[in-house]
Amino acid sequence: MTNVFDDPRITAVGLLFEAHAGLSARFNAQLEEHGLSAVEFEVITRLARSPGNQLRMTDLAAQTSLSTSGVTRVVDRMERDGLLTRRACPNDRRSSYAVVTAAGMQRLNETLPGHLQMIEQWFTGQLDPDALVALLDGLRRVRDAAHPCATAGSDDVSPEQAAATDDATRRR
Amino acid sequence: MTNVFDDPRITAVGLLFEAHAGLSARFNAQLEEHGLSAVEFEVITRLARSPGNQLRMTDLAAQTSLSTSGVTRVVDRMERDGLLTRRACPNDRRSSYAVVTAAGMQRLNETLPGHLQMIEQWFTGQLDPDALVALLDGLRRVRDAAHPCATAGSDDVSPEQAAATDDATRRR
DNA sequence: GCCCAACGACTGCCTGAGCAACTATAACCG
DNA sequence: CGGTTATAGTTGCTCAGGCAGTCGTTGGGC
Repeated sequence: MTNVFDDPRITAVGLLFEAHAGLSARFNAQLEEHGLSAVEFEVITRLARSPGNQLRMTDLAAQTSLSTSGVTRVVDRMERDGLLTRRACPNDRRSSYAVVTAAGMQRLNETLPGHLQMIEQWFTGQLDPDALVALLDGLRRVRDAAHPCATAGSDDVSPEQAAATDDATRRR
Repeated sequence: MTNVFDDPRITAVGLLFEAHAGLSARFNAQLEEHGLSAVEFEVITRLARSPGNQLRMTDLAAQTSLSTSGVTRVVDRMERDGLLTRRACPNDRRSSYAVVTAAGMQRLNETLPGHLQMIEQWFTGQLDPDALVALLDGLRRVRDAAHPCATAGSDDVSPEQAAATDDATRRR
């Protein structure tokens, strides 16, 4: 074959991407059982782990893989479904918070255990502890190198986080 | 914080997903310079590595993250852009092949070196050989566990190919 | 040979998401 | 203060992609 495509580098990304795709599929299936999409799950998770179970729309966008307009629409849907509410920001009348409702918290609590179980079943449980650590170390390196300013207009990935070594390569 | 979200399992997926997102973003940027989207690149790559630089639409769908209707549409676009052609399948008049044109091959050849460089720069080159091997071993395990029947109807990954080295483990 | 089930490709319809334009507010600066 | 600039959120437009339905083709059972 003399194939350029057997290059080990190609294989490497192939592995990473396929692993990601596989896990995504598994997770999506489980999340769907609870009526959540992956994005919705990410949104509600980010909110729930934030003080007051709330975040300003922009900050939410910065923490997720979404643009601000994307966030507007997810929050629209989730508000319609009763999982979230918007709340005006007292000191800045431009901003508004997305807040998790009681129903939202309940939904999350119903979903999380199963989700953790999935992670263990398909990911962390597949490796013995040493191998897992090695894997995670490697991933961390790669993440730290490639991660920032990821998908959309997330120029800074959230101030307080101060993403290590943000290499500020503004493309485009 | 006593946060459920600091669970190591959450962190683990976080790493994997962020690494994937980061690399995707980098790759997309480079591909875009050559007028290709990620899907288009995957399509043209899969075709180019197949005998005769062609695949039947269904097989192409099975090898990519796309449904058959998705493939129809990508191929539409790429045919319009002169990168691909459709060719009737002689022995089965239902099927048709997608074939890479000369222009398509040229585009691919222009794109590949830079792509490999990106992989090296942001992924494989970030780790010393041992760590890389460990990472890939771990990924392979996870991939083999979670990967299959990923997004759409990829039951078997194409009979005749029996994929070199790469994915010897088909399941389901 | 004939009929019916399975299959390959394509199309209509719908959803999700990004970009760019817009509005309202805030901050800055003279 | 008054004007300019930046920022937060929303909305119009567009496009990619999935699902389900369609049409032509094939192959199997009889």
